[in-house]
Amino acid sequence: MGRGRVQLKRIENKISRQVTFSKRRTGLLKKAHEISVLCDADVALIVFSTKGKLFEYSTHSSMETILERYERYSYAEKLLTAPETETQASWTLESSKLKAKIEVLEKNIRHYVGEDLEQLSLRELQNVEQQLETALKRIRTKKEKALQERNNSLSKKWTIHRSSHEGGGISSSPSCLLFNDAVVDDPPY
Amino acid sequence: MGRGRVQLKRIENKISRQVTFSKRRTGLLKKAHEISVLCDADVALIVFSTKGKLFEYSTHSSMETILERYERYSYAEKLLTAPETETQASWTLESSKLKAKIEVLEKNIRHYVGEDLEQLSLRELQNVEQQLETALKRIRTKKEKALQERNNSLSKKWTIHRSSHEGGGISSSPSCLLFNDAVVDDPPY
DNA sequence: AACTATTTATAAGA
DNA sequence: TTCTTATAAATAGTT
Repeated sequence: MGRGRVQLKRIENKISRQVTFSKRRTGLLKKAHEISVLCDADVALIVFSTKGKLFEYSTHSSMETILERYERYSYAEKLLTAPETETQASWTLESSKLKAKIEVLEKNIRHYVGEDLEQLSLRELQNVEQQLETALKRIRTKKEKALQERNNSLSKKWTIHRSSHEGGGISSSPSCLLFNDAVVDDPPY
Repeated sequence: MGRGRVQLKRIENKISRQVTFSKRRTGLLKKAHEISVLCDADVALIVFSTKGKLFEYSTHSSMETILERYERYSYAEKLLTAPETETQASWTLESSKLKAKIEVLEKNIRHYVGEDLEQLSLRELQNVEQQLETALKRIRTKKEKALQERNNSLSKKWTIHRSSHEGGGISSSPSCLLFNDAVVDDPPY
């Protein structure tokens, strides 16, 4: 797009190479911005000149965000195409792996507390439901046992206390102190 | 560069947005390649479509190389003053933090599915119980809605089918096809 | 996926 | 670098 056609090869003249670089760089950054706005895409563009000067463009979601996303994405792809690459686990790779895992775990937790349900299919909903039912049963069993234990120890205490005051009389069951539920002050979760 | 001028704002029509994305993406990648060859520049271009699909271009010196170079460049000040060991230490630290987070998340998940309950106090048990009850309610609401939608579409289908066979008679409600639970083939969880 | 009227980018020159 | 301008290239709207 100019007064002459251009061969796709390195421009040997240093001056015109610089001039062309300056012009095309501007155009490239502009187009990167345009596609990101027009098409709602996430774009990251990094350009190093021959001399090593950096020029960059990135969508509003910041360069770091996009690069992390890229790492995550390409890690997933590598796993699919070449499981062996795991041996060259660089720190970047390991970091991406850990972050990806965290993402999955957090998503699961959201499902277990009944959030983000829109993305689940009917079948998945049913499975989560079943899992929660099982969990609830176990929790309740455990809770009852814990309550029993607490009541027992309270009962013992009460008995000892009465005994020391009344000198060894027959101790009646302290049913007035028994309860099967408790007030919660502050949640640990 | 087309039959009409274009406003620099998100294209609302989904179809034309996709078409424009496809066209401009091609152009952008081409220009990225051209500047890298013509001007001997190092270029890395990352594009995520709205749907999250990745497109990328990088000079022969590979994406990872350029991204590393970028990281080095943009954190040049830190890296110049920080000895290598310190860098490694910070990575180790970050890794530890991520791993610690994963541990916590995994523990939480075990609790939500009713495992490892021994370590929980009575109060914690009660909190988990309450959370699970809430989650279960939400899940069931969502599930009922999903079932309703499915039954509605089935009912519609059935009605149309019957009509075409019986020549426009009054179609009764196909209650025999309605159900409020479904068989699960294979669990995604 | 092709076509084509236009707009846009840019090579060369100043 | 910046501007100008002729021309190549990209692409918006259409088929």
